[in-house]
Amino acid sequence: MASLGDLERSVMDLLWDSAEPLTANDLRDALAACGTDAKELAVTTVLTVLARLEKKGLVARERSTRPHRYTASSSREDHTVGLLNDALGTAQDREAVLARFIGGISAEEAVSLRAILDSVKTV
Amino acid sequence: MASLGDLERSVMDLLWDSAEPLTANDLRDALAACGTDAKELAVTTVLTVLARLEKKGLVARERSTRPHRYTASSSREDHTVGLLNDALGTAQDREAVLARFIGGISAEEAVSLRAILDSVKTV
DNA sequence: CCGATATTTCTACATGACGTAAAAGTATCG
DNA sequence: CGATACTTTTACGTCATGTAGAAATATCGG
Repeated sequence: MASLGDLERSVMDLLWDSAEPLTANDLRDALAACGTDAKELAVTTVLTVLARLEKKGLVARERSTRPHRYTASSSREDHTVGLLNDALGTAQDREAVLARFIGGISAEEAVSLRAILDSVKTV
Repeated sequence: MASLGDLERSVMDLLWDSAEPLTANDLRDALAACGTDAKELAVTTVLTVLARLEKKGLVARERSTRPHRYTASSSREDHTVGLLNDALGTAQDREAVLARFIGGISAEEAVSLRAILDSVKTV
């Protein structure tokens, strides 16, 4: 899978958080506003990044409307799960890794994890 | 954390699988042998990669012995756990991700996961 | 239908990571 | 001490990414 650069990441975050599709200008404005970055990017820069994200299959674009509108093609969670599986894919003994991973999570999360496992089992 | 290139990855795999520290020559030979690569790398190439891995904190080198000897500074599992946490770190709602992730693992793994969780809880 | 304006595509460049290795420097052994 | 082994330095090509100007294209008001 493709890991994201900083700007790509910011754009994806905005797209993931938006219910509506966004235009390049929307994104440029949002990028300027968010964080303490305050750096006004050129729209072409945003468009370049969007094109790359589209090529990576992470965003879909509506070419029908004139200012093209972009949406994330999968949810943030799905993307993160993909990353998790990528990381795990390189491991031979998944169980050892999972054991160590779970050893490091908080007690609360352990509880909810257990709940999740229960529901999976029921199915 | 630092993700690894292909050669870096191969070198780490060899170091992780070796009980003994390895020299650059050991690694070059092992790389030539392993897989269907069959490409004889220059020792300097291996040394460069080792230096980079050392800078990344992934390998430690014994400078006392004359052919320096290299070891992985952490286990493969720890490294993978690090990757998992990196991936999860970018997620706001860890639980949603974990839920979806667990939904995708095999039934067997779900069972062993449950066992792991139990042992964690006991502690 | 035309020109001004908005939008997109093309092209370009800098930087950094990575694979790759020759050249040069340094230690070691006989 | 000289040959040999090993390490460090330097270097180059490629690819991903941030960044954006130039050029092409569409759209809107008149």
